[in-house]
Amino acid sequence: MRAKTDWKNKLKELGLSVTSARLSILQWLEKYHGPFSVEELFEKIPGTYDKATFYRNLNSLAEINIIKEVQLGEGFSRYELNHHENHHHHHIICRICKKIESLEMCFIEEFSKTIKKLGFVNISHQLEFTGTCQKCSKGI
Amino acid sequence: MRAKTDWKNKLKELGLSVTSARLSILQWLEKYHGPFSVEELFEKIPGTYDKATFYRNLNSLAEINIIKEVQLGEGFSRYELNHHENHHHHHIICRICKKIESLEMCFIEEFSKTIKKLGFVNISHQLEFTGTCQKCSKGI
DNA sequence: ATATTTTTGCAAAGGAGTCGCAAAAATATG
DNA sequence: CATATTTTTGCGACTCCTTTGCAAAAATAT
Repeated sequence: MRAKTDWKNKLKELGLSVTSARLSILQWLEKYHGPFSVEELFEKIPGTYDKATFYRNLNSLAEINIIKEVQLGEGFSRYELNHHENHHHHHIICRICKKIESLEMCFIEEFSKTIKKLGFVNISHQLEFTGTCQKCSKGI
Repeated sequence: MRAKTDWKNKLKELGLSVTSARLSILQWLEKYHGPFSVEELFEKIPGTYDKATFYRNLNSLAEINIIKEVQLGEGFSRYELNHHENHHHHHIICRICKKIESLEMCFIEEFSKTIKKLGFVNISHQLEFTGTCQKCSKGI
């Protein structure tokens, strides 16, 4: 967890060119605990001079699943490192102050306990799936 | 289900003025099965001439919980009638063709069965909560 | 070392959604 | 029902987040 990942090789493995902008993003995300808005990341991550490029890099990294886009209904996307199986989690955002907390588990019933412990009330959830439908999976 | 709801009274009860634009939206949504994009609704619902007003009405109706905003990561919001307890459901969208299906149930384990029956593969889900945090609920 | 592919920076544009304001419609009041 | 007050409408302009086109620069392949 504290050990630094070899992002350089990870990028190569996954077929993306290694650039300092991408390494900066990944190293920064490894240090801090998200999810973060693009605004926040752009401001804080050194070595990124252009926002269009920044967006392009976030998209590329999300495409190869190295980072994860998180949408909390705020009108913009957030990103965080994609901690796979071992660290699958969700979030809860306060509808008033917008404070975000991570929920380090994945089943609904257990969620409600954890959320109550956190002191949240009046909880609603949005659970949506993405998949490849029958027709589309045949076409590939 | 087929019976027409008395939207006029519903709006009054909930403290919103009764306007023909709002009635049109509600009557139309009662007839068709969503969730629909604003674009789609604006085009198809008669008696709505201005998009800004249309957005304002969708927001007002969503605020009083008579309709429900649904976000499927498409970059825009969808809306549908809010069928409460008795008809709580979620959706699955194909990441390729964007076809949307409704899932008429609410627990994750049961979901996976239903989704597989629908023929979707490579399923991922986004489950996010909204609530009022401790600090904010005290402040009210 | 050179050719090819990918990424960058810049400026401009796109799309979804919002805002201010005066006119119009709806609701409340006498 | 007539008038006063509140809410909604229509219009245009605008904001915010994100994407695109293009030529220069950097990275990778040969």
